[in-house]
Amino acid sequence: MRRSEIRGHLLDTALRLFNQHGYHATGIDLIIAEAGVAKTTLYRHFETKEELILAALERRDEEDRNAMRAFVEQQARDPAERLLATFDFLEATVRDKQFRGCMFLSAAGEHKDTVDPVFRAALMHKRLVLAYFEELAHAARFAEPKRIAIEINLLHEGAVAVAQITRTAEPTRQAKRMAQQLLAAEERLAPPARGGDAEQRTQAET
Amino acid sequence: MRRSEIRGHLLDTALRLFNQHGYHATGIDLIIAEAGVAKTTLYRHFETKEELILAALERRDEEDRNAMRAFVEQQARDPAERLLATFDFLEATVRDKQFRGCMFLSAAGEHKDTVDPVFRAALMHKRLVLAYFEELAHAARFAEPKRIAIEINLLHEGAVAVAQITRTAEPTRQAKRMAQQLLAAEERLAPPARGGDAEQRTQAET
DNA sequence: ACAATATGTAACAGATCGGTATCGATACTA
DNA sequence: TAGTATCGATACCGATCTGTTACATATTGT
Repeated sequence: MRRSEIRGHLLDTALRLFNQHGYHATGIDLIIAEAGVAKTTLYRHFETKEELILAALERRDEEDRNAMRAFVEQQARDPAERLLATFDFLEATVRDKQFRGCMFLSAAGEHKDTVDPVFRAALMHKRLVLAYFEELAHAARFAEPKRIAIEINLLHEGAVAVAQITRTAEPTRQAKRMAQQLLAAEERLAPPARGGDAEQRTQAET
Repeated sequence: MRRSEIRGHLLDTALRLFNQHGYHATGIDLIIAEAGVAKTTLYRHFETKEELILAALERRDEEDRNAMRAFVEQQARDPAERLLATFDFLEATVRDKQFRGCMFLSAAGEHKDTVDPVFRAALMHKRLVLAYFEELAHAARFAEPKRIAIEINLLHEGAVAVAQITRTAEPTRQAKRMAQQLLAAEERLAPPARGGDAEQRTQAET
């Protein structure tokens, strides 16, 4: 294996094991065994286990949000429809056989102290996801994009939490229906003056 | 300390520490030190740590559901209002300074294998809570009590998950507002024929 | 009061934890 | 091709993990 690939391979392996067994239950020895790497090598890339966890979460944070953006933007053009499409993305991730719950919520659950760097990494991820929802809600011209984003986020967290226990994808569809119903009753600002690009105006019936 | 109280005291201590640090991160030595009890004593009451966890979750399950029932039934008489009052109970638990997330979701997050007894204990708790919601939804004469219960449950899980990260009680109020809005649009069956006891009929306008 | 039972103390066991040191082999670079 | 940095393998470290053993002491039911 080329030197430049080792770090990424270690992160991928660690992420898989953290997802499968949790953070405390996954020992360094297991990670290096699964990665096929010597312990010295791991500790040349990461000073401590905590640093490995943080790097892994950082990687996962970017992967997740990029994947959601890509999925959602390819799924719909209208921002309001994109807000709903985030639930389809959620359904896809939950359907994965390897799904065992949100890695960030689990990380926060195993590092409950709010000053713990792992907790803060999880918090940061959730903030960024919320910011994306708010960006979509703003683009969809909802009168209160912040509140809409918080509501969508709450439905996401609920769906994932229930899915973690039931191990079915149904909660994500349920959450989408609830989001549809809630958004349909929401006030929207007037569409902007017709600009240069012809923007599709598929507005939800109220 | 009297012999008959030791088991309960151990469970309380273990629950407090599990909530504070998590399950894997809480060692037996810490539990016995905090409980002021010898290690031999603990192992005469519980054969393994897993058995201690299971007994602790069982205790907490009953405590939680009894507390919710008591709170909700004292808070409102109308079943529909009681469904909403469950969010007030949630808010009270989240406001507790010791709140660090749902112990059952955390337990499932640290024991992700669906055949793990700890996971199954968490699953059982969630099923019983859902059954209570369904009981209330049925009493409130909603046309689809099962679906209503699932929706309420999803809002609960979302609120607790967000509260675990943000460490604020706001998500529980948000979830209650969402529940109010969703329930207001729901079909209700006709009230039953006037029976013996005068039942209050505070029906939500549709 | 007596006998049975449960307790505290403390040492111990074997395994595993995160992390380090040594060293020979291998790969990249000048 | 010589030098340098990283690799894998392995042994090791002290700490901590769950769980056990032995024995003296306290509490309990009869």
